Amino acid sequence: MIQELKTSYGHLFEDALINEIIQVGTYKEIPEGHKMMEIGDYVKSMPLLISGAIKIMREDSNGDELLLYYLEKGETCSMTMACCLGQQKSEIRAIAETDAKLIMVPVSKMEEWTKNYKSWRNFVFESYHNRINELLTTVDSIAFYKLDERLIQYLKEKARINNDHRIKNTHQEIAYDLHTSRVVISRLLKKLEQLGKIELHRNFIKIINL
Amino acid sequence: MIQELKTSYGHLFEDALINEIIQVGTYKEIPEGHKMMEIGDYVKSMPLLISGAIKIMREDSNGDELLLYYLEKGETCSMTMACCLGQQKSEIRAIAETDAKLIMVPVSKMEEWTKNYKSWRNFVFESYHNRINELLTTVDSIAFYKLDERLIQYLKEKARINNDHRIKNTHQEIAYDLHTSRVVISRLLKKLEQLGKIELHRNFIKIINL
DNA sequence: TACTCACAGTAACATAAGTTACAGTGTTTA
DNA sequence: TAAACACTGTAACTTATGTTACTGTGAGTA
Repeated sequence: MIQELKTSYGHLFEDALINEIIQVGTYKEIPEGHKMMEIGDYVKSMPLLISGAIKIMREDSNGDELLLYYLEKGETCSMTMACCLGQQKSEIRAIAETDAKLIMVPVSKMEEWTKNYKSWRNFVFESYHNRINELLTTVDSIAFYKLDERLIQYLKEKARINNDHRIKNTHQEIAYDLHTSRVVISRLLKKLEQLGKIELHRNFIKIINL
Repeated sequence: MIQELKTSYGHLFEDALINEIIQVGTYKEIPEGHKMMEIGDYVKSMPLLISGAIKIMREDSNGDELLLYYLEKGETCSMTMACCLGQQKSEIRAIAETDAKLIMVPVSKMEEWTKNYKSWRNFVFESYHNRINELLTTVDSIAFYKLDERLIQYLKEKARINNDHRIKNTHQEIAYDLHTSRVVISRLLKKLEQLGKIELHRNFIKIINL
């Protein structure tokens, strides 16, 4: 854990802070697909992601879903932070997109570190900033782009996150993430295949040239 | 200025911090419609809103616009904060929705205050948290609701912000905010009128029962 | 007054996306 | 092996939204 923490966060945090994290943090390994947080949960610790990716989803009152963004190595969940501090319920759902390793830090330390460590303050602010920018990108995507373009963005991002040009998902799963229906996704995917950009197979999609 | 600062922020900030703000802050009055920040601007001071409302807009590369949310009394612009700290360009546009009064605080103080004042830390975190929640609401709105419902939400919010049941905007202006076309807005407004929810007039809309 | 202009109403049509229904084909399970 | 199931393809239709074009009307202005 110590080595991995230093690899992912050593360039961000002072040594003293790294040591504190080692003292109070808990190392965790999460399997792909595991639901790490549900809407309405109260949260008492904050994740520092060491490897893998976490998928952050929004859901409305009818159960309709939408993918917001992914968290990656060296990042944390600002919303968790906000929830911790404000004692509020989570507004989002978090699911491990890949196997993931992370360190959980108890909320109780946050106030103290924010006061004492400049590098922690920077990290927290940068984290908020990044999350806001991700949300703006999500807004752009749904407000300004049509579904075919969003689908292309989605496939590219998914390939990047999983480091694999095969997208191992069904059309139905993609439809959930983009908040549309399976038939619509099949239709658009077929168009992309006809354009030579992808190859369709059962349970996976091979990216050729997006 | 001192009295207004205390009225709006006295319950949030320690006296010592209030005094510091008075030392370094600049009082400003902004007329309705004034563009306070443009996409791409660099920002060197942070606004603390004392009265009025600020409209925050997003714009994509084609010049298409979308209203994100409003800032009100007691709030600040987290994105400005993030920009200040990270020396980054603004991702959004800010326009005074009503006449507004605010205090501008130079960025240079922020790091110091975050270190020294617990109330400032809380304010900053709460501010980020609120902004993220506003953005989630915006995402919900465009992802999960149809235009007629979004229009109703928009009219209600506008009436609340301006404290006026007459919405003094043209259909074209509303269309810009919701990122659609004038014809579509006219059509939907006419339907709402036929349902007895609003009254349409030249250059304003009277809300009856939304 | 006559002209111009901004604003709103509306029809007619185009397109993107959602919906329903059903067929075909691999995969898993009884 | 036969049945059940999951996944994909596709047609046909509906609906929401976008687009174009034209009209009428009130407000301001030459």
